[in-house]
Amino acid sequence: MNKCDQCIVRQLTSLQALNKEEVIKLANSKTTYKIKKGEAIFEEGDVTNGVFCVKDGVGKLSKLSANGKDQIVKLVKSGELLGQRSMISNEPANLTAKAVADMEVCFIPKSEIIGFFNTNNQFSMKLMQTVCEDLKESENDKIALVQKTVKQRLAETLLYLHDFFGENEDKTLKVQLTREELAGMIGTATESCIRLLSDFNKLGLIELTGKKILLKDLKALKKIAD
Amino acid sequence: MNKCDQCIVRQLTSLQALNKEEVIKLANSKTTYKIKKGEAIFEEGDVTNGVFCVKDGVGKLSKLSANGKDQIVKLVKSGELLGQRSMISNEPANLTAKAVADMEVCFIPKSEIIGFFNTNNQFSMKLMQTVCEDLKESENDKIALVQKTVKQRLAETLLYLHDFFGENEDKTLKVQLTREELAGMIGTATESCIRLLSDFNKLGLIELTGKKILLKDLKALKKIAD
DNA sequence: CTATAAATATGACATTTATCACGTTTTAAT
DNA sequence: ATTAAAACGTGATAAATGTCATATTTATAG
Repeated sequence: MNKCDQCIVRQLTSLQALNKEEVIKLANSKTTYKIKKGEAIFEEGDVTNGVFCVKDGVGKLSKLSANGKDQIVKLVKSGELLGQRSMISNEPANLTAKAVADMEVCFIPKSEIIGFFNTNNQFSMKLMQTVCEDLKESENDKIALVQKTVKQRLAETLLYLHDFFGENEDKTLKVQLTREELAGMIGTATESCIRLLSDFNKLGLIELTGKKILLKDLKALKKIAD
Repeated sequence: MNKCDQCIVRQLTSLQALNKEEVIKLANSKTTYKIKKGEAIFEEGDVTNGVFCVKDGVGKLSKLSANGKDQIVKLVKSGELLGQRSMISNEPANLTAKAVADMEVCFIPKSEIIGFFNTNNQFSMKLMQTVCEDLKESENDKIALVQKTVKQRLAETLLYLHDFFGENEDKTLKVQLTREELAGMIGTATESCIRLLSDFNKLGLIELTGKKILLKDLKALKKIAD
């Protein structure tokens, strides 16, 4: 039986501030789910009433626009919490969470989290810091969106994916996003994204083999991104 | 002597969760400043070690880009707190805060805030919710930046300024931003901003009298913004 | 395995937006 | 009041990016 104690999510999030007793409470209240690639964990407008721990897989938080495009706000990977913001604000989800690769998640009810928040200062401080971290990142993204060209943002995003998810044995990026998803991350049209990837390929900065992307010249990509 | 109790900032922020005793502590530890239009409260990279209460005036949080443009991330007005994020994250300021109109602010040292955070659950929850609110707003801005045209964003921003700051007796917008600042808010070139304002004027949606902007057709602006 | 749909790719073109150049108006300092 | 600087405004043009059409490749269901 999994007691949450050794879980990667516990090791990497505000949950690390919980004591033994609290972890046991946590283990008893959680529910585990499996989510297949493409399926939603929750959708914009859903009242989630708790948070999701990502034990395995990759998810995306996105918002559908009027013109049918899906803007990706954030990717989440194993070891992260999901849905904290709307739980704290007491609001329906502002974004849709979907699996980009098969996921395993645990659901922790709101009452549990609020309990920890009220009785464990270290926990509340950590949680707060996480949200602040997200805010900082979001603000910086916002600035990048305005101040950088699509080409710069693509380079930046490729480097981010490399840093954040790492590479396979063949050095290709571990996360497999469709071109459409990648376009959704950098905020551009799918065709523009494909075209620029193709340019980067021709320039020898990356190598495209089917859906796999290999970053060949990190230095040059960094130079473009700045 | 101002005891903070009746201060607008206290009424509108997490500080409302403080009890009498705490407010007295607050009043004794705060320092009051006046900041002239154009002057900085803090700059990117500064270690602020506390938060600023905006008692009066208008401020902007912005970041300078490589090409010298100033992207405005957020405007703050009387009754808001400033610099919470970096204080909580224990990081230097990520943005520069400057006065757009003459300001009066109080500085509250970090130790004080952390004290309240640790001993007053209602306070910490409120503070958390504020940061969450900022995060939601930032994410939505981010999406708007990508999914909307400059024209849409200008209409949206004018409506926002109208809602957020209200109007003078002559119905013109109460905040006076330069065209450059307005451009910085919507993330475009100053010239593009001026051109579009001029278009809106010709179409009868707004009326420009010197620096004053009057929104004549809110409905039409809303339609453009969506 | 085959049929069908989805994803990728590329060209042609339209649109949006930025940039540069310049003149005018307003603001602020002396 | 005068002058310098800053803000505003507009045209011409270039650059970036989006859109549409269509072909090809790849993935997926049955």
